[in-house]
Amino acid sequence: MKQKDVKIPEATIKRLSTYINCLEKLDGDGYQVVSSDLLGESCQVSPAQIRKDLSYFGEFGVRGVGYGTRSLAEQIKKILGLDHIWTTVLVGVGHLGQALLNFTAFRQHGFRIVGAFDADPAKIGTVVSDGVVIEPVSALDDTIHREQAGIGIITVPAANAQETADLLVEGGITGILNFAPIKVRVPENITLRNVSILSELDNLAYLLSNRTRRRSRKKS
Amino acid sequence: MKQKDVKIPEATIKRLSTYINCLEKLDGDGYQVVSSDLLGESCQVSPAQIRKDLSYFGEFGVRGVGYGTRSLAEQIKKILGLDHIWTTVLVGVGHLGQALLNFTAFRQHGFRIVGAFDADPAKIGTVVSDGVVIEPVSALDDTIHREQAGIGIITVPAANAQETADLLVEGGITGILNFAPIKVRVPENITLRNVSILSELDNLAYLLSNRTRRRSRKKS
DNA sequence: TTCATATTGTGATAAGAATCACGCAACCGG
DNA sequence: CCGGTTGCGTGATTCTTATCACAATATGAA
Repeated sequence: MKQKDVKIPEATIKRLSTYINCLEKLDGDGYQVVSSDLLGESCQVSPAQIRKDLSYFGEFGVRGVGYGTRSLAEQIKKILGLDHIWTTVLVGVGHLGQALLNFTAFRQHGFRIVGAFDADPAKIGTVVSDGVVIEPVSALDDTIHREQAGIGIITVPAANAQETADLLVEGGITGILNFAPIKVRVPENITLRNVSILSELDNLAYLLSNRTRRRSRKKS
Repeated sequence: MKQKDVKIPEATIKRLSTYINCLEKLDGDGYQVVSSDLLGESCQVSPAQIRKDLSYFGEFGVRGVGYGTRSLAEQIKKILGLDHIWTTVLVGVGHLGQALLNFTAFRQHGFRIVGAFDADPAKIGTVVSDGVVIEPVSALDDTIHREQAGIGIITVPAANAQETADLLVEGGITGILNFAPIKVRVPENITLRNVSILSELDNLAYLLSNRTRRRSRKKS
């Protein structure tokens, strides 16, 4: 087994996340062992790609046999850092925030939302999910410290995204997931991901507008 | 030179979408002309990257001067196919669906949601946004035809995502944006984008897990 | 006009990611 | 325990994307 410390393609990380989902589905379907062929079929990735992705991190399969379904899922979770609880706060309890608070898959992947914050005084005190009550943004700092939260999710309107990011950083958060449709800026030492839902739709529009091109060929 | 026959990188399309946002911001800030340097600064992309991205589609700037802020935004919108209305339906009016229905940026980019559908009988008839009333899923086919809808957005639970996709395809939709956390399958001639919010968080977890800490190697 | 300056557009090059192809390990039936 | 078959792991190869560097072109001043 070799643990390389070469740079891992971001695309690989993205795929690993989907492998987990597919593996859990296949596990539910009764497959105790899966081949890269079967897994690839299930999540629409080439078998070689899967093996290559995994090879960045070690050897998880058995030649001539395949991968243990459950065990591979566990291994990938460990690779992604999903083998422990990520304590998370969420700022901006609009519909999107509410949607994320209720998103069970988050919990299943180890993300526990311990605080929900909103600027609207009328919302303060409302119970949003199991035991989480909406707090004013002014309480952000306290809660982050008390709960030792490491991740912050931004679901406020674009206009307030940057100030929210600043508050999270100030509070001691080290990772931020930003859903507001502008790119926020954070210090070097903070890990940030901007998620642009709008650009996904834009992308779809582009694809639809230019569909004259031939689809990529499939392997036979 | 006009649009070449070359394949455009998907990453380029994604960036074009963000350029629009940045250009509109800069326009609001009073810049009538922007250089690739300024735009790059604003949206955190290298100037060369911007020029290269644009060069796939033509020449939009003036050497020694820069780009007209408004006009470049317009041009990019045209490239992405955002220069006309995309008639859209949305299935699954949970919190996420509701969030998208209220998302003003969608409308600004030309996406008009003309129908909202849900399987829950209790929700039928509720007004969700300007004049849109929640309809039963059984009405999907009719509405798609009547409104000539081209795009379908899936915001139903994972368990119902595939059947929803099938219904959309059956109804005559040509493009689908799927937010359910499983990859749905559609016929060749349908354009599909799967958006995985979960994988964004997973990705963040990975980045956080591997920031300063070098992976310890195990001896077997 | 001509020079100095700004900034685009793009071919060449480098970096990065996906695919291929094959060695090799594990299982199975006889 | 032997030969056939399956299917992983990975170096080599191909394909894709990003970066670089500079010629080309516009502006403004003298």
